[in-house]
Amino acid sequence: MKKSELRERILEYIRLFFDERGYAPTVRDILKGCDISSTSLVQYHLNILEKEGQIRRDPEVFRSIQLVEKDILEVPLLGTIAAGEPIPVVDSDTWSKRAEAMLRLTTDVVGSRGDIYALKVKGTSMLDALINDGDVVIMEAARTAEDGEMAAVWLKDEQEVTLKKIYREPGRIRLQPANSEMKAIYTGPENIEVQGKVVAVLRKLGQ
Amino acid sequence: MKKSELRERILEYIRLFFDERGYAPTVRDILKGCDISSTSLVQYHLNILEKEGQIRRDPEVFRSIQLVEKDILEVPLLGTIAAGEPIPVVDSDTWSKRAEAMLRLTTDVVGSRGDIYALKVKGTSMLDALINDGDVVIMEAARTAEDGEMAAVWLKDEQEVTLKKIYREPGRIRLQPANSEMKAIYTGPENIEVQGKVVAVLRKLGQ
DNA sequence: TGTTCTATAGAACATTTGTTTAGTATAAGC
DNA sequence: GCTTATACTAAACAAATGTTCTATAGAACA
Repeated sequence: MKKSELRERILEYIRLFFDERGYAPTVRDILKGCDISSTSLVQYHLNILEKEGQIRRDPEVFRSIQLVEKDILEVPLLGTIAAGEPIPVVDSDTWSKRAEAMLRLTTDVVGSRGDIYALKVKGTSMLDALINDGDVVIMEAARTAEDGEMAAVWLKDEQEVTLKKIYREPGRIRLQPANSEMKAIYTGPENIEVQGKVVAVLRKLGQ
Repeated sequence: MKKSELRERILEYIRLFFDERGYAPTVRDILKGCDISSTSLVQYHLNILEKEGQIRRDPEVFRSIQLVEKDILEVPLLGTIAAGEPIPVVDSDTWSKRAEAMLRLTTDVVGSRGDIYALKVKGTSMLDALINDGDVVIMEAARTAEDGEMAAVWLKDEQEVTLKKIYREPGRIRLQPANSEMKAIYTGPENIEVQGKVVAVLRKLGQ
């Protein structure tokens, strides 16, 4: 994917045009906007941009240029999370089907990873993670977590989910609450099951 | 704004079309999509929808129909909030100028009110509001708050900001932490100054 | 009963706009 | 020096599409 000064300019122009007007520019808009003197030169570069995967177009459809950007993600709200219940199992089927609602969130909130879902917190059992009844946790599907990552951990003996930072220590696992004033919990590696990583916490107040 | 079954259908069709294809339908797309038999009937209803303020179009521009919806808001991150400092004063000048960054957030997160800004929390003084160091609070500019609303309150004597639910009681003000396990604070009405309402709390983990 | 408003149909018009074809200039590769 | 790839020009075609004009039918209204 070599860069060409003009091609970059065209891309930027499309972005600006869309931001300002809410719809895509035509070939001739780009021509004027970028001081190009031939429509076929615009086509030429648009074809390359399309091959590079930077834009998408529908043939013969006017103003159908789209920047290929994943800016808003539709995040399915898949259920609730509460101390006494494992969190819902997430597979590709559950994904769109069983969603109670779709949250539209920007990558500013969730970053740009895949397999994201949301759970509504039921009860106050997660106050030590600074998470309140009614908060929404944004999760990433995962069966493991790196040291220091905040994860939803199922404690087998206790039959409980908890949201904690996970640290592997010799012979045991340390589960550290987000609230630094609270004490860590220790348990055996065989007693835990990571059910997902916490990507973000969202609390909406009022209204 | 009377409703017409067909007009509602057209509006819904535009929404769906845009969702699926990423650009607006033409008059003739709507014609086919809504089983209408004349382009001028489509125009007729589009004109009404435009007068009603439901859509916007640029004359003679193909595929320029846009739904008038405020779906994404650009929320300025205006600074930090910490126990010992009043929160930044927000006026129309500060707004876009002094913004350290712009958060693009959906109305799913912030609702659809005006004068929204964001502050990054510094320190752990707001743990009792279940708000951690590094969290982002989304604020609505306000000098007053209704009973029960979560607000940023400046305590004059203590020279401190705190985020609490505010309740007026005879002769005093009750400031209730979000964490129901914590005790309320009481102070005189003359000792507090509401500096804004808390609209949402956002915690991003990892990455 | 005549008038006005809303909803609809059909057709024709004039642009706007994606696409194509043919060709030139320049630098790189061999 | 010949070939090839890249960057670009010019002109024209055909389709897609916004717009407009005329006309009809029923409901509401006075």
